[in-house]
Amino acid sequence: MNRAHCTDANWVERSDCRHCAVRQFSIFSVLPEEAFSAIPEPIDHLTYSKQGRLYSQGEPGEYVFSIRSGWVKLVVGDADGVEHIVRLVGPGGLLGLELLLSSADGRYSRAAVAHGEVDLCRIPLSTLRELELKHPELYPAVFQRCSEQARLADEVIVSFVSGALHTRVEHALAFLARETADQHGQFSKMSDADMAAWVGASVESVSRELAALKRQGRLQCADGRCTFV
Amino acid sequence: MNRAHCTDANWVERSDCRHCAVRQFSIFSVLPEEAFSAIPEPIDHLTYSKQGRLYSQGEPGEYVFSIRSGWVKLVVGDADGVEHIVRLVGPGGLLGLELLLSSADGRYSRAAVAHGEVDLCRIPLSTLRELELKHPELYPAVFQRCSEQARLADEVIVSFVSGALHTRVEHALAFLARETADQHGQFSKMSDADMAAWVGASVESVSRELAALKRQGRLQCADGRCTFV
DNA sequence: CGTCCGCTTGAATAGTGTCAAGGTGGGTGG
DNA sequence: CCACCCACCTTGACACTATTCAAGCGGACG
Repeated sequence: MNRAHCTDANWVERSDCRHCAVRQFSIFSVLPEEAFSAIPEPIDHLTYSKQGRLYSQGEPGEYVFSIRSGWVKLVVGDADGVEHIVRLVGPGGLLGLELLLSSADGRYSRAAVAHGEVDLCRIPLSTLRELELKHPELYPAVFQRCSEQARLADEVIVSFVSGALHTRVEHALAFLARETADQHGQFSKMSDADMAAWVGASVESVSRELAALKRQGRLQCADGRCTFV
Repeated sequence: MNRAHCTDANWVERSDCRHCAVRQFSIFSVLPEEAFSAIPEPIDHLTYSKQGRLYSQGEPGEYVFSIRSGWVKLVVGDADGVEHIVRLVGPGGLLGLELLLSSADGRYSRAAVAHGEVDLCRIPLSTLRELELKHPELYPAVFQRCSEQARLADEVIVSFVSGALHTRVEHALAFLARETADQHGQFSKMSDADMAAWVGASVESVSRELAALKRQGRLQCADGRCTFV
């Protein structure tokens, strides 16, 4: 079996949303503590390692994922089977929201794959639906995450897949540096293949652009960590 | 003043949502008739002619638009001021949803321009908010439209702005033929400039691709109406 | 009737993909 | 521990695609 298609997840714990350290970033920030006392199915806390697959495109599923830390690639295959990264979703983001639609047929419409280490909560659809019913204040929080998905997709259209390749690669690196960098301004290296699937180019062209940026000293990579100016 | 930047709208009537012929396609299909008896601000029924501008990117606004018939281009300018059509939204679609976000600062994040004749209802934000509060069943309807925006954006990424130009143009024409055609299979011609802003190419390249398809007999245009096989 | 705008076409050029070959580094098994 | 292997990255050559610049055409409209 192709390792890239294996789910590579570790169960960490049954989530204790009442005392969650990062709840203020999640959709549950709007809920009172007692909301979590009687939910139908438990919320689990999972971690995925690099390239771990949360779910595949077209696969039936019944979980929505709330990202605690790390970044997830959303991938869509085109008519020829070529895979495109349609956006990167980070902490606070909500994945699998399409399952809430009656038209979705209970299937994920994109694939979700961990880019680096990812730490998240897996929320059963039934639990989310019940919480929404009991606490309508949850709706705006979910809507906000959905709206953010559209905004991120727009950014991909105007910045990452349109225009000359060198500007697309620069925009993509700038995104990684701006959104995913640690306190030292370093972000984890994205593979050339992923970058190619993101900016809509061939691996070779991406490699050449990155080499040019390294020659200029604008991009520096060592030990899987990079900086970009 | 540049005509392209003028709002070109006609007021038709004060909307009577109780007896609206197309309510079943709109977000209001989930509401009972009496919901419309005491709304704070009235919903107006407007039409926009070709290239009429509903709103511009970054402009403050307090209306959400529900499309009754026709198609609207959502346009985003990139860092160099080049405008990209990030999607086409049709009947049943909801525009300006970003105003619901607290982070939006009350401004539209994309421009909306009529592609052909458009017939729509203009819903004051205050009215939408009040209806949502009184009728939480409205939330899923709004969420569904928002989710649809993300799906449309994904389609643009994988089909309209990625890959070889001739496939992008074909995909775009196929979309127009599939989504916007009348009962005779005819759809209204899109200008070369709009097509270029949609598929991310130069006007000249688009013109050449369209000329090639016409030579092959796959695209036929007459009198502003086209068919595509 | 003249102007403007959108469309078309040609030619030169730059950009990008493809194919091919070779390099590098990390991991595995002997 | 070392040799090997494989996945990933790099580089070059070449073909092809798309952009740019330039010129001209035609219809709509004042």
